[in-house]
Formats: sequence, structure tokens, C-alpha cells
Amino acid sequence: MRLSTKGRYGLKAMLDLAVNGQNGHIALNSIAERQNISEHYLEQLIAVLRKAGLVESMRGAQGGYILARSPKDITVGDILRTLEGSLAPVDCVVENKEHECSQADYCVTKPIWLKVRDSINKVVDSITLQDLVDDYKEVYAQATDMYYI
Amino acid sequence: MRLSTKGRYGLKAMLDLAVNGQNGHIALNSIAERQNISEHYLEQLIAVLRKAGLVESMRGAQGGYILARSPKDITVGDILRTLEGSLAPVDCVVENKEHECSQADYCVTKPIWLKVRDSINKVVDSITLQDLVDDYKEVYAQATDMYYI
DNA sequence: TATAAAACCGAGTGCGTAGGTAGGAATTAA
DNA sequence: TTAATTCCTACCTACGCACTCGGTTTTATA
Repeated sequence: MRLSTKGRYGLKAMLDLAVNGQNGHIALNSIAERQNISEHYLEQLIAVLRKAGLVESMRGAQGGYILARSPKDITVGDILRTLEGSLAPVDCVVENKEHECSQADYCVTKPIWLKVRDSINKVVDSITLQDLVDDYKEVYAQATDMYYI
Repeated sequence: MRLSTKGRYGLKAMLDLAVNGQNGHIALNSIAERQNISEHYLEQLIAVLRKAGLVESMRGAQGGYILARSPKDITVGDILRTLEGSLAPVDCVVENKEHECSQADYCVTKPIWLKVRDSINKVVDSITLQDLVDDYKEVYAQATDMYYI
């Protein structure tokens, strides 16, 4: 039941953008360096975030990435589901695919998986990037050049 | 974030034992047949459940398995965590290992993972095998020879 | 006491996915 | 024109899941 690095790295990158991208685009290599993530690998992840409309890019010199929306309008759930797919614990309760199991009406375990899925979504959808930015600023009120996320 | 078949098969097997094991031991092959699980594979899973003290075995002819405790004293969480390990979404919030990350005090994402972990555990710990047996009996009030779990 | 039914055990296998690398093409500010 | 940067496709490797295989040991019963 672990999240892969996709979700974790992606969340780190998005938080990095929220903290550092106030005035303009941020180059991928600077994010990768600060967050200690392979640049080429992060490239693949941010491509997914871009296609999902969570970040926007600018090519060429001085290009980079920027959040597509305000941090308060991007939830942790948006980011994780974009990179990990559904957070459902079993396939039979993946969103919009619940009907696909022929035994759904008789299955006594399905309600368990639904509850687990919904409780996970509830947590991650209740936290916005802005919440994390606020936490970050509080923790690093003094040491402004630290980037542990 | 999917559960593996270990957890799902294990839960099915335990529910099968709760439903069918009222009067004595149940042979593994009958569980495997009813639940449509590879017998040899289920053997490996039930060995884990036995070592964890959730089921007891009797060897030899007419032997088999039986729940070690009353179904009302076995939760879905007990079964899933035994077979899957911690249900934590990331390693840094695996139970009793939270301290191992040197950045734990500064990490702004850790509280997210803690909330996710706790919400998952809360759901699965609130449901007992007896609850599932009751659901099962309700669904199959008429068709008593069906075994979809 | 022999037999068959069952649990117990350890090793091996195929496959998919995670987590990257490698190398280059296209774009654009300076 | 150059250098910085995104974008794209292909490839690679290790690992764990979901089994299979071939036995050994135990025990009720005929």
C-alpha cells in the first residue's frame, strides 16, 4: 500500500514551485537539485503534471515551470491522483469503474474498500498546496535558505 | 496504492473460515476451491496468518484450519497488516519507525502521510470478521450455497 | 498397521512495473 | 548565433508479486 516515488517526488516538486515560483518560471534542474531528484526522471513526472493542467511550461532559455493555478486551488489529492492514478486500495473501487465487477452487488468486502478509498481521498483533498507553503514558512521562519520538503 | 492479492486473498480465506468453520477444522483445498485461489499460493498466505496467531492448524487426515479467536475479535486490519505489512503510504510513517528519518521534525509532508495512515487504519480496525459474516448471511439469506466473498 | 488425507516446507520461475538512463530535437532569451 | 531550457522516444535493470513444483511430516481411519 505504499505510494511510489512518483507521487512523493511530484508533491515535492509542486511544493517547491509554490514556494519558489512566486515571480516567474523555475527551471527543472533547480527543482531537481533542491529536492535531490534525478532531473531526467523528474522531467517525466512533470510532463504528466503539465498534461493534467497543474503546471505550465515555457520553453527555451530562461524557461521553466510555473503552477497553473493558485496554490490554494491545488490539493494534495489532485497531485497524487494525477501521478499515481486512483488511490483506491483495489481495482473494483477505482472511481468510475465500480460497476465493472459482476459480483459488485453481492460482494461483502467491496464496502470496506470503498470506505478506505473515500477516507484516503478525504484526507488528501482537504490539504492544499497553500497549507503546505504556510507550514513550510512557519518551520523555516529563520533559516530561509533550507529546502527540506 | 493498491493492496496486493495477499491481503485480499487472506481476507477472503479468513471470512470463509468464519462462515464455514463453525464446527471444526476446514481443509485448505476446500477454501481454495470455494474462493478460487491457487491452493499452493494460499498455503503460503495462511502460513503467515498461522505464525501471527490468527488461525490454528491441525495436521493429518481430517485436519485443517480454524480461526484462533472469535470472529468478533479479529479485525480486517489485523488480517491486512499481517499479510501486507504496515498500511502506511510511505516508509517514514510505518508504525514504530517514525523516528528513523532525520528530517522528521522539519518535514511538512509527513503530517499528510500520518493522517492518511491513521485514516486507513481507523477504517480497517473498525470492521470485524463478525461484521462481514453478518453482511454475508444477510445477502445470502436465501441462496445458502453461494460463496462469493 | 497400511493408507490416504492433510499440513508443512524450500526452491525456482515468469512477468510487470518502478525508477531510472541516454541521447537527441525543438524552442527561445540574450 | 549561442546557450539554456523544455520536450520526446527509447532503453535498461532490479525487485516483488503471484504463482508452480516436488517433496516431507503428521494423523485419523479402514
